[in-house]
Amino acid sequence: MAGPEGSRYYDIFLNYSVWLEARRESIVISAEGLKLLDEIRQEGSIVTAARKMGISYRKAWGLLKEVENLIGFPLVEKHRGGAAGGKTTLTTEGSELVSAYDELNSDIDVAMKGIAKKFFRKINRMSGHEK
Amino acid sequence: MAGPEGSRYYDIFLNYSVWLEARRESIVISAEGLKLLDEIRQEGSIVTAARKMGISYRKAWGLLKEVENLIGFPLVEKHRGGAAGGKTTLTTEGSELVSAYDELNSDIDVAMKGIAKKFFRKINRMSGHEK
DNA sequence: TATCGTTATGTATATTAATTCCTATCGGGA
DNA sequence: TCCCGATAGGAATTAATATACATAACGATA
Repeated sequence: MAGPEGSRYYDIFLNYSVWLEARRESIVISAEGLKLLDEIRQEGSIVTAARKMGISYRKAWGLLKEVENLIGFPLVEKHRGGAAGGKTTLTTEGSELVSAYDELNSDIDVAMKGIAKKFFRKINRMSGHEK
Repeated sequence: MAGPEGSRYYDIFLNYSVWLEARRESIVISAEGLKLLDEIRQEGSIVTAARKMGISYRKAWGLLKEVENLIGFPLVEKHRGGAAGGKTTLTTEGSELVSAYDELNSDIDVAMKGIAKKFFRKINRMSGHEK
């Protein structure tokens, strides 16, 4: 994220993360979890999604379990067996959540463009750093 | 962050974090590091700042060292000795960076208000969740 | 019904991060 | 000159995470 010209300082740029939280500091779905759901939606498989994210299957599986415990409704539908060995798909709700999250991110991206530009304008003008 | 009415689903809300990054995945200053600088600015002491953040002095000190290694200019000025034992203040640049970060956060907060509202409007309308 | 690849889990190992513990240095003020 | 409390930083311990490994259940299909 973060564009060129004025929205960075040398090679430094702003990055961000958004997640779902409950109460104080109790994460319901981390950005990583949401990313995982997104990959599962695309791949239809936990194994492949984990591979694509560079995490172990065990971790992905644990993440899903945690998510299922915390969110109030089912997000994935897991199937074992079959020719392909099995598959995992998102429920309608899961799919809608991920879509909403995707759009959320693109909305933030847009907003961040301007905000980051303002931020780096300041940074670039910081005392003695006109170089 | 995230207001009431329409910008949350039951007790679930959106939270976010912004940090400075270089290249891909190489964090220059984490949100935690920026928070630490902020506290140091207010407290004038690493010890107190760490205490307020609920982290060990050792960790805070390590964070600062890391920051100093990665950012291209000094952000803090540390003094040992003296009646009070010592103190740590932000340099002009450090102070400006923290101010810029503070304003960045409040800008994002404002932007997030609307974006989160849109997000939760969708979530609340998700199939079968009108309950 | 034998196969194959995925989901499902426990356990053990490895890796990484953070806390705890020490010991030293510093320097203004009593 | 000595003291106090903060900075400085190495080293060991503990905690938290992740990976590796191993084994089982599954079930559509050839």
